[in-house]
Amino acid sequence: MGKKSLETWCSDQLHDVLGFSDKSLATFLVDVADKASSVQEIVKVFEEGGHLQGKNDRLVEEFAKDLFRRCHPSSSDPEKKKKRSKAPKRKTEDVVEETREKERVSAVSDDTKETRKRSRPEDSGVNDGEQKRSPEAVSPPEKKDATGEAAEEEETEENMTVEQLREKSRQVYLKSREQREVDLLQKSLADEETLFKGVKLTKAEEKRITLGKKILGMVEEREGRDAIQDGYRLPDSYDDKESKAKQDQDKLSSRYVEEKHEKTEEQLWQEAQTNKATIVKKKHKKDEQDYELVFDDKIDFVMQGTRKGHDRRGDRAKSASRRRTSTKEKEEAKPEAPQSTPQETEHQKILAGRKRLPVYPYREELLAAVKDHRVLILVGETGSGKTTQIPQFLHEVGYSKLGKIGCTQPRRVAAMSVAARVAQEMNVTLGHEVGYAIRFETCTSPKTIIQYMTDGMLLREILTEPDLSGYSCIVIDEAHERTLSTDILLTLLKDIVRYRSDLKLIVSSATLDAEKFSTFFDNASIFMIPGRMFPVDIYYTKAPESDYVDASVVTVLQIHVSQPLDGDVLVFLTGQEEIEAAGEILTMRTRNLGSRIPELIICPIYANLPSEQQAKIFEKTPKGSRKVVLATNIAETSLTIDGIKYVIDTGFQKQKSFNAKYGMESLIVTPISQAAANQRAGRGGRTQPGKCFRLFTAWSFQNELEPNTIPEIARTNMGNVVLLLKSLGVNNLLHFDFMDRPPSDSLIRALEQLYALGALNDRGDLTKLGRRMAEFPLDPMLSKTVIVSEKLKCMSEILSMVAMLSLGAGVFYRPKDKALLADTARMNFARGGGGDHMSLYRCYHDWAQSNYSSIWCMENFVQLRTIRKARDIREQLEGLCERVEIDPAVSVDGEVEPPMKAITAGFFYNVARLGRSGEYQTVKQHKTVYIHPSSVMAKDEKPPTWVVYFELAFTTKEFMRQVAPIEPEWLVEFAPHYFQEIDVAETNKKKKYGKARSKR
DNA sequence: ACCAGTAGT
Repeated sequence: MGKKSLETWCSDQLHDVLGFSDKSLATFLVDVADKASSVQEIVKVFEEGGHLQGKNDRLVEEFAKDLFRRCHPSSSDPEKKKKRSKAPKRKTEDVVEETREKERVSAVSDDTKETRKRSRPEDSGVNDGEQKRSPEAVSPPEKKDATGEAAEEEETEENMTVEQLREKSRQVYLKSREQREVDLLQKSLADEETLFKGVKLTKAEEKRITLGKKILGMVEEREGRDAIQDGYRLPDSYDDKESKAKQDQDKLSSRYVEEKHEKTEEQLWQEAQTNKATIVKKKHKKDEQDYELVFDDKIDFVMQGTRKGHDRRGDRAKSASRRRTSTKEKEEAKPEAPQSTPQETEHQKILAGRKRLPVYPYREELLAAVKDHRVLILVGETGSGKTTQIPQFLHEVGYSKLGKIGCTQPRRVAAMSVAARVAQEMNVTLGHEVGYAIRFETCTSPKTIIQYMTDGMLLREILTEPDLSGYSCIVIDEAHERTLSTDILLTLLKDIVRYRSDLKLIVSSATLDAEKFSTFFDNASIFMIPGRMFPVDIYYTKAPESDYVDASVVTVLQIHVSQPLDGDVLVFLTGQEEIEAAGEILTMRTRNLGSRIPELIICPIYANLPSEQQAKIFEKTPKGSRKVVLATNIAETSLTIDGIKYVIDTGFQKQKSFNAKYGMESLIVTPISQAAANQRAGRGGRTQPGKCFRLFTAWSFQNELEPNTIPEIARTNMGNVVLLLKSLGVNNLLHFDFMDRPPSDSLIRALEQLYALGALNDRGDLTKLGRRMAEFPLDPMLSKTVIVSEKLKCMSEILSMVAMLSLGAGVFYRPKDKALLADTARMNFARGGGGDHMSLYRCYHDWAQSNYSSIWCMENFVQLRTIRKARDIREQLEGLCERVEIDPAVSVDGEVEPPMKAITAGFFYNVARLGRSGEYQTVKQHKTVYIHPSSVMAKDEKPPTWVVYFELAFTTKEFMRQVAPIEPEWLVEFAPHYFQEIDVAETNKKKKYGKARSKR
């Protein structure tokens, strides 16, 4: 083997062993191997050079052996060897000493080794500092060559000891590393000048640039000096007027002092780098040192564990993953299929695809288990094909003759897409034998035998058909997600199964929860089916990260620079704001790096993002670039993006919590659970083995994260659910067999509220009014409002208002650059009084008048998608009204008083009175609350004494959202059991006189 | 003088 190919081979091997390649190192090592008399010597040189610390010994040894073997049978010619000989001794010592010092302070090299020690050897993780800092373009070690030539004359390599070789190894390595750093710095500064020429710089930026220049200056200075020392020493008498030489001369004479100074500077510089990863006030640091981000702003990860994969052949998408999934499955099926003849029909191909699903071999076993047990817990891991196959299996053996087979999904899209897929597999038209039922869109027929639906839909169905007599089997899919509806369904079904012995119930869940489900269903049997997932390596940070947004950006860049361009990156953040911030920083930083890195396409994704922009995440990543998706937990379960290989998990999410005492909601950034973290990691292993970088420590994963997310039922307002349960005849709610009990507070509040609204009588039984209210898929207070509005003849207004209210926020779009225009448009709806409630009504009304125009929406800063949902809700409510024999078209033509009276009748529980210092106090709990600044009432000069609010939200303060003024008399009129004339009058008086009295 | 994670009937 020629020397050249030996070097190439060595370089390749280095990549496997070290995680990075370095040509000069390879050349050097070949020389070392040439001279070495034993394998062990190579290993030693290698180790001492600082390349290998922490690497797997076995691998290293194998590599060394191999190298040794390859070198020795064919002794190489001495001419070539000469090239790579040792530098002058003095120089070596200098560099070695200096660099040892450097290593002690440098986070980069030391921590990298530290990390390696704990990483798997075959892993070429992002924590490989060298690779990260050495994009191929940036390592021209010219200096080294010069050194080599200078050395050539002095010594022949025959005289070199192994000891010297080690020094040399270390020197080469450190030198090239230093060179790369300097190079990057130079380019960064050059970028700065070209890109931001003429742009006014902030102080921090200025400081940063000055610092960078200073460092460069120092390096140059030293290099000049080194050159002199290395090559030849200037005679003392040599006195040139040329300033450069003179300066160098001066430096020489004052070397000691200078060097000391220089070292201190350098130490400071490096200390700053070291601290960067861990220091608490990271943000400020970041501002100062943006330019070094790729190699200094580094986060150290430790690999610990792998999320195991199954069946590496390919991934079968999670059943919860919609339409895309099904199309994907189809595509996927083709290459896997045994070479299909052209005659083979599309349908035959699909059938062949079915047989390859992991669930297929378990068919008979599973059906036997279903036959023997009424309730079966199914652990079907992601990609097993359970969602599409199990209902078909049940149908094939005849369960469909006894009744429909129902399968619930937590999400609408899932229900639709899975149904479509199954219809295709069964070769029937969607909506005939196979159908789906979701709100606003039921696609079934009397022929339907397999019906997919949302869990909420089945819950509503139980209301009309309490024993589910039309069904022979029910499959509750994705039960581990523990949605509110799933939880309620499970309890109800547990009961139904008891007296309907012919009903089969299959509860499908992820591994972790299977035991819990089994226990809940009186130790039901568990049936396991493996899935198809690729393994995902899990990395943790060595130290906690204080600023996870910044840390995630740094990690993205680390991955982007150090990992092959073979997979996209998915980052989990908590919300829109963070996603935008991270996006901006990323754009900035990648721009600073210019063309030295491949293109990075940044795609934000969150539910409120306009659909066109959402579509961007599904676009295929162009060659030579990488996509980074910044997502909320929407990407955790709700949508699946192909091509993701790297997942960055900040470990946080926003979670709603409900304070039953005040009926107040808050959205808080909370640490995720272990289960959620694993779910997120799994997102990286869908199409290929992946890597997940967790921006928290392994310790905190074990000790600080809850094993499971607190189920929704424990965090939500139960008003709706309690009304539903009451109308199903569940009398003793406190003894209802919840899988996880909601806080009693929250149940009691719901009962209290329903009693106050008149939906329950004093014995806790459902009243006639309550029964009517339960018909509406709305919060009890809204249902009450709708029912009352019949008498007030303002159905039309209230239906629009209710539809808009139940959307929550997000109707009004407020871009930062046009905030003023948006506000003006919004205030337009407020003209004519009636606060936010009437504004919402007028908004909907005007839109309807414009013939549901999208241009109208743009002009008025209204989100089309959201208001369209309001239209859907309104139309559904209309339909329900007709069923309860209420005419939904009755209107008062936008008059304010009647609809506001109806709102008062429903929301008297949510009334606040103006206090002395301009703050409001809730009537019930006397809690001080404020009008939310987004309200049209926020800027009113004369705040009304009495207001009604739609909801209470705690953010920075206790805010009332959607506020409207009311007359206290209405309270007495519509909630006489709650307010008496005297209350209203007295409180008024109290307020007036109380103020005066308290001053005296 | 705020700032909305996701899903569902």
